[in-house]
Amino acid sequence: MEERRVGSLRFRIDFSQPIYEQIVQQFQSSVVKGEIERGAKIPSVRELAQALHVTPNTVMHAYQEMERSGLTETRRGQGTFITSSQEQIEQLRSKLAAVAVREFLQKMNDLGYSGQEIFRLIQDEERDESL
Amino acid sequence: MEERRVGSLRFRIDFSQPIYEQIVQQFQSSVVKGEIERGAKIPSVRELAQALHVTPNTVMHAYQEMERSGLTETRRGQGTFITSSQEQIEQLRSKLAAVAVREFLQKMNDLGYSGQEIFRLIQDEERDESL
DNA sequence: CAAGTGTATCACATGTTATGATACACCCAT
DNA sequence: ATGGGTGTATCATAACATGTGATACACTTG
Repeated sequence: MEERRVGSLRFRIDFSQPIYEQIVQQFQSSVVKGEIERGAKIPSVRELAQALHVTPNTVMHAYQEMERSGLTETRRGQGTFITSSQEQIEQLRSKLAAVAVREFLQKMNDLGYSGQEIFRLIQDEERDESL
Repeated sequence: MEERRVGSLRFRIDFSQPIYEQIVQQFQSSVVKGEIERGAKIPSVRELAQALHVTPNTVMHAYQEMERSGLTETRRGQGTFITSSQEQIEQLRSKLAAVAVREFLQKMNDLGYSGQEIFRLIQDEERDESL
């Protein structure tokens, strides 16, 4: 609902999903789209927690997931940094996309939609978005 | 994991999602694909609960969601029936598909994928599936 | 050493999911 | 009318996920 800023980053947090998931997704998106540079330092746990009006524990949860997935590297005492490996980032992007595609097609298949129909629905939706 | 049968119906329940959600989805899929006829009576709460090795409350939860969405009509003392309205079914199918498409495109957009790339990924995935 | 990092661990609260049990309300065939 | 099969409501209980708030510890840098 509301947009919070911290440094050059912008965050929107709502109640539709766990907060730590939203934090992860927004970092993923920012990195993958090149809005955050490789190797860049991201806000400290405490700093981001304060900016988002959230407990450090919640941010910590997000940061640990990000490290597990290879999106970030954390250095105790120094901070948390976006991975400097372009390959890591591309792999993560591909993997997330592959999962999304697979789940989507599974869902559409359960609803009995064929490839043709799926393409048509996507085109219709994209047409709507571009208004 | 395991497949459970009750009458002519088949159910697979795993631990990836809430049980009641899986029940709803599998009825949705069966109805939308015509594997269950319109107006057909589905198993009683107690019967399905026993077949799935689950509490009646859990099945009840699923059945109430199914009625809320218009998929079924429940008649106290008689049982639960798939809606006899073809229009209802088609509306539900369209609505579920529209939601799936919208969420998918949102996710892909967050990952920075364009329409062209999305189509290509879908085609690749469908090619794999048809092996 | 001090300040700023990440990390770990409590206690606590809330909401969701699920179990298990009991009771009630309703419909239909006998 | 009664009995058996329906859906429905409610309660207690438990496990888990999510989030808050607080405290303490470990590490790095200046």
